[in-house]
Amino acid sequence: EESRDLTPVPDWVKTWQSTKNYEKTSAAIFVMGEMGIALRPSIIKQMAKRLSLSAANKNLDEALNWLMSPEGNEFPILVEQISGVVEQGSSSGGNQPEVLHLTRDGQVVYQVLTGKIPKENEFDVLIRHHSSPEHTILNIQVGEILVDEGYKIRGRAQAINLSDGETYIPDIIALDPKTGEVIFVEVERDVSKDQVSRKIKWMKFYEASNGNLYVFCDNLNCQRAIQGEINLALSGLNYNSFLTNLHGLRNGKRAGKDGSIWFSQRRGNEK
DNA sequence: AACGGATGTGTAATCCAAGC
DNA sequence: GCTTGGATTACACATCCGTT
Repeated sequence: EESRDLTPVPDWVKTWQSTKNYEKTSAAIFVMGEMGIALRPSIIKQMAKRLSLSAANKNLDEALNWLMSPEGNEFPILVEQISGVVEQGSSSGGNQPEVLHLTRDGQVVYQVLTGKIPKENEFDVLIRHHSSPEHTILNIQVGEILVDEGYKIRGRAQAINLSDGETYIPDIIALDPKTGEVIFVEVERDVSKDQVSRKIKWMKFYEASNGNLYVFCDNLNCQRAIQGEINLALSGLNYNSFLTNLHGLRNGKRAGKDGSIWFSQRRGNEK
């Protein structure tokens, strides 16, 4: 026909574009393709922003539901839930958010509509580097908070070479907007009983971060336990630790006068 | 000091009903 | 008809307050 683009527009797409729900359903495709975001609540927020609607708008939820199971057999499934999340509840409170990504058809449609290659789904990328789906979800949520706070994400799960030839892999490398310094952030969900490996972990983190340890936990329990671990592992060394937890940060709650997201700040004596 | 309810709060998904 | 807020269900955490 008369298609100018390299990729022809399938007939069902034209049908889709003529339907009422196209505006909202396509917004989900655009947002997911552009940003690679995976968590359902985050996708809803971005859709609402894009369409200038309230994030509480139920039609946004319905749009995602439709994409995941479209009515009528003429439409392919464009979005699917990623399986593998075994825990129902989140250790930072509430339920685990659904994790979604574009299907093959969803990726093709994004390319047809925008002419661009969709960004790879953040969960699909990060799960390769993390121990569990739950830890991956927490990493994504922590990243979103850091970005909201003005931090610039510089890397995720990138290996840092240490002096002894070993490597250390911090979960997130970010640029602090206030100080202009690059910080290493460790994302923690639970505390292992293996004291020896934990001590080695914090020693390596200490060296890799030049003694500035940022740890983002799921809840207060974890935060306190990690504080204990670090203090034990690094006793006698000069280090600064900055700890916080996701559950505590809900509803915009911040620490002290400086409004920092880091609830627990402990500075070693500097000379 | 350690455990265990009870109470209160928070997040997420779903459904219903009232507004616009 | 489209949008939005409230209620419900389901899970989880924090704090308080007893008992063991």
